[in-house]
Amino acid sequence: MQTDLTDALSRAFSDTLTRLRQRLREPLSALPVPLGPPDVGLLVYLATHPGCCPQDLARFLGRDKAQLTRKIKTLEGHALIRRQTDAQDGRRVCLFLTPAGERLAAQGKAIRHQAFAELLQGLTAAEQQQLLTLLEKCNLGGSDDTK
Amino acid sequence: MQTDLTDALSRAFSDTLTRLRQRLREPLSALPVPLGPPDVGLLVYLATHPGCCPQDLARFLGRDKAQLTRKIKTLEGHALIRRQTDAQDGRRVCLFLTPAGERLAAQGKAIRHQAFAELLQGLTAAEQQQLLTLLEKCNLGGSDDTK
DNA sequence: TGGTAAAGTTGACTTTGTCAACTATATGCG
DNA sequence: CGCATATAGTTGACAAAGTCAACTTTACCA
Repeated sequence: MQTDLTDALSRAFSDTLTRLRQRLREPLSALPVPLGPPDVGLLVYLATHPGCCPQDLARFLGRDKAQLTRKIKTLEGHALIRRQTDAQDGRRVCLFLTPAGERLAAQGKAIRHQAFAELLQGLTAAEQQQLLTLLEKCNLGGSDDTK
Repeated sequence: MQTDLTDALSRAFSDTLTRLRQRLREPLSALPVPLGPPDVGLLVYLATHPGCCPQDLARFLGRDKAQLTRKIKTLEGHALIRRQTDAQDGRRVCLFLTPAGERLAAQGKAIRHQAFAELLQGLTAAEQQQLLTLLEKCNLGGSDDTK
């Protein structure tokens, strides 16, 4: 049983993520309102999609809606997010960043950017682009959301 | 604030991992002894490095030694791992797979292999190799373990 | 108008990670 | 030798995320 491509890839993925998480943790927790890595994704998405609903977030971020409810509640508690029931559809909630939320979203984004920059420092710009392309190509095929 | 490389990479990574986790979860939990994804790494490493100590595992897998203690205890409880104090160094523990452990390691490895195969189905063999190369190149530079 | 579907919420739970304190053994040095 | 210090492993307490099912409210449609 020698190391094959799958083993190596599995290890490489997990290494990369561990390193990424490490680089993210500290600066994120030093923020005015401490954020987890997933919070950043949420805020950044909200920054570019104001008025979107939790459902959109769940789809985009690939996370459980139950969990989003809680995250949103927390962030709302920190006055980073504003909720507003949709006028057309009483079930739907529209989410917006508050000014503080926008500020934090920008900071979180910057931190994430920095973390990736450090992670990718061994790669040329072309290679970074290539990595992205390959990953995205992975993510296209055979999703379970065919049902 | 438009989508830049970092945003895209961040999303691509998280998507890939979500998909990987999904593909891993079910088959792993259907095993005679349900395993988590990290358990597979542990068992597979043990299969190729019999007699290694938790420390080695912690280094290789990049995980907390406290957590390894617990995982090992669980796996030992399922009779997948055998522990044996090192004769030369009374602090060190040598770990071995039991026959059942070897069987499960092989099954886990196969499941992981399958999951990756599905994940990478959109990529040619050359691209898969390329992806691995890029990831490993990422993981070389600037570790914190310089201290 | 009644049934079905969708959005969101809540609760209970599992898994994984993090960190600090602690035990036991080893090793080196005065 | 005997103490200081380091290292391997263990334990406890906790935090962060993910998972799943039940439930409420609102919408839609036949």
